[in-house]
Amino acid sequence: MYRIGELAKACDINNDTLRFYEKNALLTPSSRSESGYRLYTEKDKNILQFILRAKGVGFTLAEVRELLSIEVNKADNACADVKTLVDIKLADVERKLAELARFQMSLKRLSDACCGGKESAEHCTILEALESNTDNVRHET
Amino acid sequence: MYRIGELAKACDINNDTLRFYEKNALLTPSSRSESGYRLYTEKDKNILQFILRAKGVGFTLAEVRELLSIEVNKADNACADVKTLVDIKLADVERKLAELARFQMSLKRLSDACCGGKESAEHCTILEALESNTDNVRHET
DNA sequence: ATAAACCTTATAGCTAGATCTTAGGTCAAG
DNA sequence: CTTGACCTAAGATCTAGCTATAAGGTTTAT
Ligand SMILES: [Zn+2]
Ligand SMILES: [Zn+2]
Ligand SMILES: [Zn+2]
Ligand SMILES: [Zn+2]
Repeated sequence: MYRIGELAKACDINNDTLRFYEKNALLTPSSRSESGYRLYTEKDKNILQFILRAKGVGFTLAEVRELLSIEVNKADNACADVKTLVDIKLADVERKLAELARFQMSLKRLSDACCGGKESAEHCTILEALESNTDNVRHET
Repeated sequence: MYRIGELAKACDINNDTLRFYEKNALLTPSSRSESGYRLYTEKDKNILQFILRAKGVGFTLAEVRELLSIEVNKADNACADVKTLVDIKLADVERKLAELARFQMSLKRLSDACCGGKESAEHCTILEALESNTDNVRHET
């Protein structure tokens, strides 16, 4: 049995995070002490680690909650259900990746065109590009 | 002169967003009508478009504010100042890209290993991987 | 016995970027 | 002259995932 601080330390998270997970129906301690302290079992710890791993591959807490509801009742769910969650997340991640890649390209182009020197920014192509409605970035001469 | 709704429509944003930008020192209309309505000039519109373009390449509003403070006073700033902002942002974007790429890899591995079939999730390697503390995903047989 | 460390609940605050609500005042058309 | 679109200010609400505070009770070690 772990008390909240012990489990938090063991899993390198904050006590408050455990209370937050409880309030948000992700992990409820199996029991309480006479004085009301939360008591977590090894099984609870495994669930917490499941949560942390799922977070670690990019799932939001809401998505983790869905995964958990399958996990605790595997027999009534199919591989398809699990894979669907993963594939939706994967598509989501890939959409974000594409957006960030666009940001990266634009920023690179802006950076490359600018001399980065100490003289006045009046000739700066970065500002110029942000002022105009074109995608072209002129190179500073 | 544009009233708030006209400018918002012309730039495809919400009226509230313009009020929000004003409150957050990004864009203050050049004048007000007798009855207190905001009146935006063409110059204001250009500033708004600057803001929207900067947002479009990934800058946060706080960063846009910095860019604007250079933009309105180019002579007192150097190319180096502008380029630094862009390069910091670029590094930030690349850090996020790396994290998402890790997510993508993990999710792909999980997805590829799962049969996605209609039978019980009791043998699902996705759940198995999230339960265990290994990075290895066993392929379903 | 007392101090430190730990725990409890409930509630508020944080970031970011809006969006919505309330309770009105203004303006143009029919 | 009234309807409906538009505008005002100030403040609340939303998402996400915590983090902090207040005011108190419990445990453990010395
Ligand atoms: Zn230059
Ligand atoms: Zn430059
Ligand atoms: Zn399967
Ligand atoms: Zn499976």
